[in-house]
Amino acid sequence: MGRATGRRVTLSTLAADLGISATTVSNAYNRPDQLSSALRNRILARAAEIGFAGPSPAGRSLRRGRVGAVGVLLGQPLSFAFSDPASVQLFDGVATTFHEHGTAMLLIPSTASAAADKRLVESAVVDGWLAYALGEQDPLWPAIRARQQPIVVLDQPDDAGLPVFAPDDESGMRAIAKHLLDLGHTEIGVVSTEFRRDGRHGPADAERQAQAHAGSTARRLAGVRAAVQAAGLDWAGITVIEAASNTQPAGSQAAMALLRWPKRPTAILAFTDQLALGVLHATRSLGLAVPHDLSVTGFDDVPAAQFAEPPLTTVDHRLAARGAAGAAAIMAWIESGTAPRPGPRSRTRLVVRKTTAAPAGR
Amino acid sequence: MGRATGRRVTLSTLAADLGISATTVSNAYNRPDQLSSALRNRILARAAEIGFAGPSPAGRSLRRGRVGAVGVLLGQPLSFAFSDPASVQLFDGVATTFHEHGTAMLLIPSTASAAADKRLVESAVVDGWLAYALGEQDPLWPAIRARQQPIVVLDQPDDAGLPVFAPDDESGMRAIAKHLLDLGHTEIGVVSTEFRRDGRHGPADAERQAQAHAGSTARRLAGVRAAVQAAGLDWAGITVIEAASNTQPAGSQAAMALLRWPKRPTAILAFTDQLALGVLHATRSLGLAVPHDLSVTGFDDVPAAQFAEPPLTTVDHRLAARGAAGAAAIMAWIESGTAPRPGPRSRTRLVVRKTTAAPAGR
DNA sequence: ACGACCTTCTGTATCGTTAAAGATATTGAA
DNA sequence: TTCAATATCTTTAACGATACAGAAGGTCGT
Repeated sequence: MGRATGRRVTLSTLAADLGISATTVSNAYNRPDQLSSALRNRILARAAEIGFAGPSPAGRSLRRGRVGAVGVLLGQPLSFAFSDPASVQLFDGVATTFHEHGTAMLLIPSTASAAADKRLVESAVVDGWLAYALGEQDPLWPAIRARQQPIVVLDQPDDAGLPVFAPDDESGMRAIAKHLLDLGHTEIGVVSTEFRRDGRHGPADAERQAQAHAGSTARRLAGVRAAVQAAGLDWAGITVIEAASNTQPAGSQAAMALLRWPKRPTAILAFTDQLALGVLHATRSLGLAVPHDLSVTGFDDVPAAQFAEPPLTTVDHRLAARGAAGAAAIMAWIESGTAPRPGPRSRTRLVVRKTTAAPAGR
Repeated sequence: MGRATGRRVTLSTLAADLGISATTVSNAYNRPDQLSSALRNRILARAAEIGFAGPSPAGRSLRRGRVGAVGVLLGQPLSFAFSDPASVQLFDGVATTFHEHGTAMLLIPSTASAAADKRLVESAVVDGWLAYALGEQDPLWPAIRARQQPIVVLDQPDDAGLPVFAPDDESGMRAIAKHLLDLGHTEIGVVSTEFRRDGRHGPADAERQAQAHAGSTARRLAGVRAAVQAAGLDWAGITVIEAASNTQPAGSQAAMALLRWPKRPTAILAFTDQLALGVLHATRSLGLAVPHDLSVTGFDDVPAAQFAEPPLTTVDHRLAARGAAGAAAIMAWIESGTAPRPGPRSRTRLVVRKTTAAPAGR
């Protein structure tokens, strides 16, 4: 393969070899209309012969001031982010849009070592950033800001003065809670995602609930609460269980706790589909029939929701479309040089499937 | 934020501003021991004042000849690759190892537009490549090779003369098939992943089976076949169904076909856990009890296998460890300049859980 | 036959950084 | 006191490419 053939072949090497200027060789690759096709063919042929790998991306990036890559900050370990089907949906939209713009993604997951993460951010060869699920307090923010590059935010912080693309958690949650209330449920158990990343989980009293001061969890909680109070019920009567993580097993575990509660709920409202699927799993092992014995709802409308048994009632918030919008926004910023307006929170849509019905005893 | 403050501040700008040499400023960031800490502090302070974002990664990459990023080729759309929990496990290992080396991943998923993919490969600012599930015939290969950079392969091609890290599909499959045979099963249905990417699926006769000439599917098929023949059974008596994709719904669909077959099998052997979980789903909707009415096996030992109901008998092939090994290999190649030996196929381990038992009628 | 215009190619400067070697002052040992 | 070793900073020359501004020759309308 000629990989060991002494010195690396550069554009100038090739130009010298052919006895022409470097600019012309460059043009052969970048602006074919700027030279005769005869010469161009000769250049390309000779390039193949002596093993010129094409213009070096590093040199090009420096000269052009553009890289063709966006840094994608995950805010979670990779396995974590991508074992959540909702994230996968979102990033599918992101990837598609980047691809249309000829841009690659430099993936930077969070790890236990904040210092190493910081170094990656500092040395990343990118044109801009897309931050996903990166908490407002994340220690990475100073390093990111220090780069002084365009940044668009997906899902998390709300204040930072950056364009944010997030769903309208509050109204989505209000709608699905109202759906349960309209069916006649009054004993509703809530399975929530984490309020804070402190490892605490289990029943969450008012004090703990107050700790979810920002982020989607807080907004979803506010949505349920608004619906419950609008129905004239007492919020204090609603049991909220904080799941240990956004996974099916955690959802299952939380459901177990709820279903063994003295006053077993007639409906469980979960904050994500993953949790809801875990709840369904728990109902199966307890021999409960859904929706007859228990109604269950999710949030996200991931592909598995449709395939669940029974198919899950949930809230669609156009994950892929939102990812695409975020990616388009960062591309626009990079290309135009001016920050785009933060889009409105993306609309949500209640998707009623087969896991909800009126409570049995009614 | 000073982002619109006229010209970009570079290292030399800062040096000039302070009346010192550029090298010293560079050293302040890269080799703190090369200058007095007093001066260093002065530099860092002034940098913050005038908004110097730190040495430009593009300039640094060019000068150092190193980028600190590896291109990761997915060979599939992103949503596809990451909705497979086995891939996620694998990449978790990859990501962890890269992180330890201070290296980021430039993700390049495949799309419908091979031309666009090619351009991304050509212009990617990376030190080397990790190719995952990229078929031998993939149109991207020429472009990748043209880059003349280190390449390590995960899972797919076997011949290319490149270091490959793949599981020992054949012996793993042989072991789990033998497990079923030892239990006394003779009517075994096989749910396979795709033999070729031509959209065909459903029952696969000998001719179709022969089309799986390479890759993990072929090796897994060979493993089952070897076990079946070693048990003295006729391979022609084994029904093989090719699933439409490596997803639960496709596995479910394939199982439906098998279970409605005139001679219903007493065991279904799936080529992946995803497919096996789909099979379990199908058995539930048909009201069959696993393992009493039907034994089911998977392959991969993804986290969900343990959580399945009943917990899935499968084959562990150390996905994360293999991902880590592949990542370590590409890093070693980049750092040392010489290609590492292709590691041995990673060992497999039969994990017997609760989805297998002797056939009922015995 | 003249200038306007196009096609095709070249020369120069520069993108922002760091490696390597050199200069100067300072310290310390004999 | 002298000279080597050390600490601290500087100078120079790339890394590999492309933007920009020509230059040389050819075409074409009038």
